[in-house]
Amino acid sequence: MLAAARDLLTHRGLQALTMRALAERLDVAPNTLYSHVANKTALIDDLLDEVLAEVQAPTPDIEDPTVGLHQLMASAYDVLLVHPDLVPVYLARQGARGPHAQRLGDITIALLRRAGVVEPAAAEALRVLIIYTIGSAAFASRPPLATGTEHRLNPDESAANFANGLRWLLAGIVQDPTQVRR
Amino acid sequence: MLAAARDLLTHRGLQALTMRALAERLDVAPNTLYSHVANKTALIDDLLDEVLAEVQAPTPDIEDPTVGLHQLMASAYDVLLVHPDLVPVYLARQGARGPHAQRLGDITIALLRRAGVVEPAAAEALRVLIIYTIGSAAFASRPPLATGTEHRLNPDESAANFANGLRWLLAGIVQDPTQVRR
DNA sequence: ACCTGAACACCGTTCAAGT
DNA sequence: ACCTGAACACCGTTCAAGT
Repeated sequence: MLAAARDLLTHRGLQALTMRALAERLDVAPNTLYSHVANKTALIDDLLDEVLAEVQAPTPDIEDPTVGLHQLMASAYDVLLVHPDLVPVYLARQGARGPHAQRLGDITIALLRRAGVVEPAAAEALRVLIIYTIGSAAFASRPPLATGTEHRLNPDESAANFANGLRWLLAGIVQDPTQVRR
Repeated sequence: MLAAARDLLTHRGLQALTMRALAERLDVAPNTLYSHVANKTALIDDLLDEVLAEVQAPTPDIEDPTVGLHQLMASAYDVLLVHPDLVPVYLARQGARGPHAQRLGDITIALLRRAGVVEPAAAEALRVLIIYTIGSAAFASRPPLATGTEHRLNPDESAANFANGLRWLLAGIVQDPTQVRR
């Protein structure tokens, strides 16, 4: 069912991901879905976390933890853009909450600690990094409706802009003078 | 009509802002609205820009431009949270595009220049700041559906987290060694 | 446990027509 | 220019019932 939902999303977009269309794809009556999932929101939440399974985590003992943080966020950015339609939904739902999201959070905290960022700053930095990464992906995905002559960035420009901001952000986090250094 | 839409949004939320409800509030048939606006998306876009009118810009000759940037983004954050439901829509629409959004962008670029950030980095920094500010507001607004035992931040914690990240980001932007300094 | 027909209470939008 | 009745083509979800 989740696979079918993902398939529908990939090939026909978020607006085509309706309970009725999903039921049709599974050769089942629309209301049958409610025997397997509480409602559409719960289905979407499952989908959000599942997508994050593909994020590549750096090896935990990477030499430079700041580089590791950059790689991790960059991989998350790439994975988010595999389903561009879903990105604004991450924002609306304020991230994912499943096991995959949990795992990425743990890795990030560990890397931050190695970079000299200790609690409570690490939790704050994690939240900031998540917000920035999902937000960047939202701005990189194509808009729901093109209106007028927008000067939009192409995917490469968006990715470069994301990397630049990430560099700024990580520099600010790691170099914060109020921070205890290792 | 825009005022009625805003009223509906404030008192009954985004999901209650339907063309039919708006028509009823204006004592008019639903299809009458289409004599005044192309479709619902166009109406929402007008609404997004109108909200930004209330963002407080610092005086252009503020002593420390970094402080001015912080104040400007903090005011935008506050204004965005006046209509929490609308914030994910800003992300989905990738910001606003009207005259008010334009004005805030111009002011930001001017402050960045005074802080020693010149083109093309200024345009990149502007985009990063917009993404971070709207993203933070999206994470601060209450979720569409509460699921399970979330450990959410309260509004004050969210605002503090936003300010912290903004500080990190501005520090990274202004102190970037690849940047030409004034 | 899993599935169904039928219905409820909605949506955004279009069309032809009226003033 | 502004408004309307009526309809079209959909939604998510619930209910009672069937296997």
